[in-house]
Amino acid sequence: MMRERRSVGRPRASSRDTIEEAAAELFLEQSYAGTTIDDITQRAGVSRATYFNYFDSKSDLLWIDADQAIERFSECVGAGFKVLDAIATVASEVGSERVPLVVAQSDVMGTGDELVASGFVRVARVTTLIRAALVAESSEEPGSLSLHVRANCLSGAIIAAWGAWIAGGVSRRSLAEYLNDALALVKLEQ
Amino acid sequence: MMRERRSVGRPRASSRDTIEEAAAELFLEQSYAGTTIDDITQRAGVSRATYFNYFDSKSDLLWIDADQAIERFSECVGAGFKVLDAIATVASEVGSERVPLVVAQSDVMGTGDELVASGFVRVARVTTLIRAALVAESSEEPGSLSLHVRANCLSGAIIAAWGAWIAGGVSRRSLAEYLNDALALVKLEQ
DNA sequence: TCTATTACTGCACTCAGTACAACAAACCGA
DNA sequence: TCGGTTTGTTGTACTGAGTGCAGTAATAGA
Repeated sequence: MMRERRSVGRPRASSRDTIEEAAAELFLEQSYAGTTIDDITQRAGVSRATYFNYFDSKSDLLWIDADQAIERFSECVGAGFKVLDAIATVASEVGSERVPLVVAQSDVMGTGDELVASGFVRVARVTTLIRAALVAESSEEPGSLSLHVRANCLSGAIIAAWGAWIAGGVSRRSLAEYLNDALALVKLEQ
Repeated sequence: MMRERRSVGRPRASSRDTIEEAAAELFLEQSYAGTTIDDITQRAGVSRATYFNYFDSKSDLLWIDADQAIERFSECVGAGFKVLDAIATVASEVGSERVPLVVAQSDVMGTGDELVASGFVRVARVTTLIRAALVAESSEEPGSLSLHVRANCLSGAIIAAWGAWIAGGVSRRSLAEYLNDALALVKLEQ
């Protein structure tokens, strides 16, 4: 990802947005796999080095929206929210205005290994956050098996809900609704 | 992965084993990240092209043992085993003779993104298999949310058990024991 | 105007992964 | 024994992601 700034030094150009837009266009025209980072930076009118100033990898572009949500989730957890509250909060803030790039591309590419793999990096982050929240709110031992199982089930439910939300077309029902259904299936307490 | 052979044509040299051994040695000496495919093939006395004849990627080497287990799991599911039976069967066959490479390396590398990502490719495969088995054994709709949630919880439990097994040192308790504990926490039926 | 700080660029490099043509070793049927 | 077929192995050339770094540009503040 790579965010935040300081108010000293040369101010940023609009590079980040320009890059995102160029990428979105090109992914539509040529698909993710068919687009190189050079293509993107060229269209954005920016150097390749600048790309890596803003993103850590090519696949980061697919997950911009998800990463924002995760960032938000992280803040909630850090602020002491209970897991289910944090999930509900973030979900309520996720709109359906924009189709995440990863979705458009999974249609085109299928679920190839690269896409799947880059997705798990996010899953892993979420799961880690859930564990932290569970430890804070319950009497779960930090390294215990049951903590891991519970956290994995929760993130499993989130993934399932997210997948269903995507599969159904993001504007049919809200993510929050899918999450309600999914989390109800996971008997958390006992 | 890439396996199986036919009895026609030039017979295989012992390339595969040689490569695995060379890799195991080098990973110990220089770590996974510090070892290139060239290093490996050079020590194995084999060409680079041959490497990709046997493995699809560098990270495949880390997951040799896991991939074998998944292959077995796939067979069980294909043979009509119920999910829990398939899991139990595979688990009972997993020995603790050898420390999987991915474990040794996660000590050294921490859980870097590459390792995490390559791991999820496996998780995704397992989850897909679980879904297939659930569809076959229950009255679950192929694309339903509850199917996905249940499958994700099960694979979440498996991952947790696997992680605990690794973390505790593979020879302290058997994988099957950890799996029992983990799966008990997932109230599958309702 | 000088300085510190940050944004941006250019360039050279490493390495994973792909593609493909050529060669080697086995088997088979004639 | 001789081609022909099949499959394993090699060499080579290529693409493209990601890294490292030195150098330059633009700003704020002293």
